[in-house]
Amino acid sequence: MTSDIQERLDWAVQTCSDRGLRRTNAMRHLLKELITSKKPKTLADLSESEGLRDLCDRVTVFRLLGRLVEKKVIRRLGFHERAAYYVFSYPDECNDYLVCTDCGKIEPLNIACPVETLEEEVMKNSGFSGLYHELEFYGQCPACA
Amino acid sequence: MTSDIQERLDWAVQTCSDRGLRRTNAMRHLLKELITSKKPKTLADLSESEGLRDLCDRVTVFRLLGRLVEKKVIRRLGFHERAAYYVFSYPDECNDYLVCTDCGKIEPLNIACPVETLEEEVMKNSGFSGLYHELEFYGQCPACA
DNA sequence: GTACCTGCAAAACCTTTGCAGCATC
DNA sequence: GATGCTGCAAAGGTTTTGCAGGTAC
Repeated sequence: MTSDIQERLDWAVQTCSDRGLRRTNAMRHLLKELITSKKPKTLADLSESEGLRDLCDRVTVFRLLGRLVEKKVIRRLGFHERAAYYVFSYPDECNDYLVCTDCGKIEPLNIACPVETLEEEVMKNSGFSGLYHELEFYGQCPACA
Repeated sequence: MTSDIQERLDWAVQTCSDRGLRRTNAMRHLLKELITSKKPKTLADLSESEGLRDLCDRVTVFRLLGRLVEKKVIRRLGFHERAAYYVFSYPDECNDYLVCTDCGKIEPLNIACPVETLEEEVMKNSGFSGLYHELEFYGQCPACA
């Protein structure tokens, strides 16, 4: 649904602006790239994507990613590859992944995440604030078996 | 309990040997270091630890870690730091962590992990085999707040 | 004796920073 | 006009590889 994408993009740009960032072209295109993508992307993926390749430098994308993570509009994932992965983070949406330990393929999981109730418990017991979680399953995919 | 550590060390060395690795001194000390440690450690942590510092080169530890991961005796964690973390992995033990997004402090979580039942379901639906999971909570620790 | 493991050195790779010029607010 | 953003260049740090020699089996 295009309208859904547009809605998310508008929300993201507005939120960034509210939190002190400038509305630049690079920002709009980077957010669009992430929102459109079904899978987490690396800095290399993003800076070489069609939408950004000729628009701005890789370092600009790098710094922009950092600002967007800081403003909690996107999320940085700690997968096992050497490069960091980034994914759009819509409020209260939980993204879990299934990763192949051989070929590195990443599949989003659409499951009822049982961790959310735990989050509150952990928050109470630990004193940590602003909690979110990251859940990944690793294994060998059928193609690699 | 020292006997518990010894038991794990024996299991680990034996398992490595069964899976084709040679019983080297570096292997024994690296495993001991990981088994004794309560927290995940980086390559730098390990190669500079008292047990390994004067025993072998950093590159040897690096290659050894790779072999141990491959033989499924230890596990590599994809935290958010630049360096990879490694942790001893005893069969059927699940290790979840609480990580501070500001200072990077890592705390092991001793909670009943609700994900284990999901693992089978994911395995069935996806066709992936040899599944395990990684669960981390991120937030701001009391000291950083 | 053979196959694997180790050390040293160096390459490869991704991330991060400095600084002068430009765009947004 | 002030502040933040961008590009280019270069540094920083971790991971990875080559090769000759040593070690476990």
